[in-house]
Amino acid sequence: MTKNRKNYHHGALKEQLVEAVRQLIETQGPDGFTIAEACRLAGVSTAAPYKHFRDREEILHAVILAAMHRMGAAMQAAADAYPAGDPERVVALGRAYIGFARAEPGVFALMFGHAGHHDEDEALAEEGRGKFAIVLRVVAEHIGRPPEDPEVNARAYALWCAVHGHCFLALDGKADKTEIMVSEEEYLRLVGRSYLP
Amino acid sequence: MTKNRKNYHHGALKEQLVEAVRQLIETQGPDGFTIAEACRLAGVSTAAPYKHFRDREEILHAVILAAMHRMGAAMQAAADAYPAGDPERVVALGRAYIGFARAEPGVFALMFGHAGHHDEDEALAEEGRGKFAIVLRVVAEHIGRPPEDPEVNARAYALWCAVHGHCFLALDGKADKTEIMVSEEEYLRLVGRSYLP
DNA sequence: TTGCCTAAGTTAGCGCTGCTAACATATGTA
DNA sequence: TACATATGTTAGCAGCGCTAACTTAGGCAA
Repeated sequence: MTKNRKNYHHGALKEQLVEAVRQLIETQGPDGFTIAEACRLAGVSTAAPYKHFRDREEILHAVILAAMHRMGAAMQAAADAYPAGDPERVVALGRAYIGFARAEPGVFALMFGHAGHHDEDEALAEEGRGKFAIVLRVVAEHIGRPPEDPEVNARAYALWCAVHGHCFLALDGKADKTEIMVSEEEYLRLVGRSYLP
Repeated sequence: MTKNRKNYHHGALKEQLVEAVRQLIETQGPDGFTIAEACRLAGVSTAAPYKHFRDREEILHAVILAAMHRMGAAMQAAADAYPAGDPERVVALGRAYIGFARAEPGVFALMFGHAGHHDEDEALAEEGRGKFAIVLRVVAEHIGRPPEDPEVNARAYALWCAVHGHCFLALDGKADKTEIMVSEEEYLRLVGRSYLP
């Protein structure tokens, strides 16, 4: 059963395990997966992961860190697609954030769902700060003030909260099934208009 | 070990199990608890819960539903504490929401952290609609329009998102440890000012 | 080339979990 | 008072995370 591969050594088990866990999280939900199942997907015994990771928590950590990276790249790409000052730029940034949440709802929930969990880990905290720095820069260039300005800080944070909150409610189906909202596009523009006059 | 109680029958096991699970979620986190541990807390065998609940999922469901109830009551109380039209009213509503998230971060994460999970359950969906109805009413009375007005709907949703998003970022420590934000009170007023001019 | 050191797999097994089946006891009602 | 039912028990199963001890393959020095 576990001998679908010809080599005794797997070769890229670490990366493949992270990917298997990511897939399982998306299909089974953030809690409905086991690393034993991921082992079966990767075609190794259930003891193999412990040559690469300390425990289950460390595997999850790797999954989350990789997801943070992808999300940050998507946000950066969205910001780069528009010139500084273009009002469409902040909307695109929000779309990228929401787009990631929709594309990978499982890991998104994992990234932000477990309260007080990231600040203890420096790598994750750094990744989070990097993402906020993107928002800060876009807002700063939009209203023509330095990123260190408290006003920029406050508005960038408000923007983040607005988009982040919408993601959770949207993923919960609260914005889809009930007719609470009109349209996501309209929402993003309302938010932009409200915080960046 | 399991004989700390004198009666063979426990009497109020169902309620006590829900409470035990709630406590464990708060102390161990949303994932770090087991129903076996809750049984030990309640002083019964690990098979006892299944006379009252179908499975673990149904226990969690009961915990979440009860939490939704408490949260709704807190929001209603906040809304009732100020007269219609008072600008302080919407700030108080936000404070109540955030207050619950801070008081019970574990169950709060559980309530909203697991994407696409509530809309399948009618009781939870109804509870969620009730909470949004409170926000709708407060916003409607604030800007002097009927609750059915799409404008009221859009602003109420935006308010919810802003507060909800802040809760998650605040619980993650992103708003506390880094100096991203100035103050929660200021944030609430900025949000109110932006959406309810 | 040979021979070892180490990285990266394996199997076996421990304790714990969620859950079920079968049995025991208390409670309410006829 | 008898008994049906609700609510507890113990025993036990399969699956999980994780460890220990063993095995295999690859890389490097002599």
